[in-house]
Amino acid sequence: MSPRTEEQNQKIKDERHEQILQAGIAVFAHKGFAATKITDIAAAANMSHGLIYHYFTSKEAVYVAIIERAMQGAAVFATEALEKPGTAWERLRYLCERQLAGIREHPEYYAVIVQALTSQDIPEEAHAALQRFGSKVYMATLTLVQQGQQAGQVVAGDPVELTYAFYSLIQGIAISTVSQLRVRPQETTDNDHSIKVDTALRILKA
Amino acid sequence: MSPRTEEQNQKIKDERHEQILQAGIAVFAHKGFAATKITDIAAAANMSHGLIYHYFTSKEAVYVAIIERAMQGAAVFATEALEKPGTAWERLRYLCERQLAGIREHPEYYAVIVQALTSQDIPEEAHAALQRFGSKVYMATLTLVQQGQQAGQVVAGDPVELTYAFYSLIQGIAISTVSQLRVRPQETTDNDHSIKVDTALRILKA
DNA sequence: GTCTATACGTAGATAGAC
DNA sequence: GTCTATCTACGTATAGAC
Repeated sequence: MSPRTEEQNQKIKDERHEQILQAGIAVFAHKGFAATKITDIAAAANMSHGLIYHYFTSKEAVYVAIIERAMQGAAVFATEALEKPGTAWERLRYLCERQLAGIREHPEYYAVIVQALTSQDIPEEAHAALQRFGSKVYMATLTLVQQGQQAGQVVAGDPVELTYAFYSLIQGIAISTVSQLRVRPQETTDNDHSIKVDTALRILKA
Repeated sequence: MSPRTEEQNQKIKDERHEQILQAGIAVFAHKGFAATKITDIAAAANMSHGLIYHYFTSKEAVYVAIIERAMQGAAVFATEALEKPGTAWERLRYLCERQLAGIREHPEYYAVIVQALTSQDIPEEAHAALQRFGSKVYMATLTLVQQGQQAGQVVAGDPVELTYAFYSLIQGIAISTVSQLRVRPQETTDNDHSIKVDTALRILKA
């Protein structure tokens, strides 16, 4: 029985930390912040509820960490799209593709975000992260829309309204996807009616 | 001191019942089902929490009544649009107008619905109402989209995907409106960037 | 019809054993 | 590092007074 080294301990710590976050995402996505119990997360992560308090100071802290990660991921798409080479339309298309793929592949992340957006009762820090990263995505989209209008690729009109509409559509698709997940969790044989990039972009296309 | 008549008592009952529902809508819209305490509703309705149990059997019962009313209201628009005279496009336009107006004028109703859609933790009956009325709206929209396609007014393509996209857009607009309400509750001087009917309909227009 | 006081359950968080 | 036992607080729902 050799004692664990410092590195091994650190590795265990990191693993547990990650386990809690993963379990938290799954549970918060389904139930929302208030309805989620620490014991739910503990059960999903296969550990005692006491152990969670060894890694996080509170339920709030777990939630904030998750919201921050989720929003950071969403903001990355926006930054990438802005910095990419190509026409404004190509970059808008790229952004839309990444967002739709994100919703398809990681609906839980979008679920927690949408939940958080509609709830007054979340921790202040979570709200701050939501605003901070959210405005980043919004501003990036607005810039691309304006550039697209100058290039004649995006329809004319109030760019704020158009950006807002596009942004709303993405959020709405996230909701629909999540609430469908709930009704038919693993339906794979059904025809694929998921929204295509070109359909979503119709709202902006000149 | 004349004793109250049966009618007067009934009137008081109805008033209280309605007070609780109104207070419930306001509170549930902000906090969601789980985070809302009975005492919150009681405070908003200016009555003791005990009295709520005189009119409703439980917190769940209050919630279900609210969800049912909200969804019923949404379904009415869809039914009206279906039965209206005029071309498919005119009726789609009518539906869209009513939905956007509903979001603008009664965001709390849409807030509770969107909250409910994204949460696993709501009462079974509320879930059932959500499904029942929701599919009514969805089916009505699908019918109009198909008729519009036959008339060449709605763009060609998978009608299910298009309906789903339009439906998602409306839900997304509801979320955006609600989460903005939260950030700047009574901002009236700002320019109006709310989404116009024609912008929303771009997603369907041929 | 309405309120206040209370019972009961349970969730968040801590302490101490291993 | 991890678990179990426990404390404390609070929310739902009821009972009984007015």
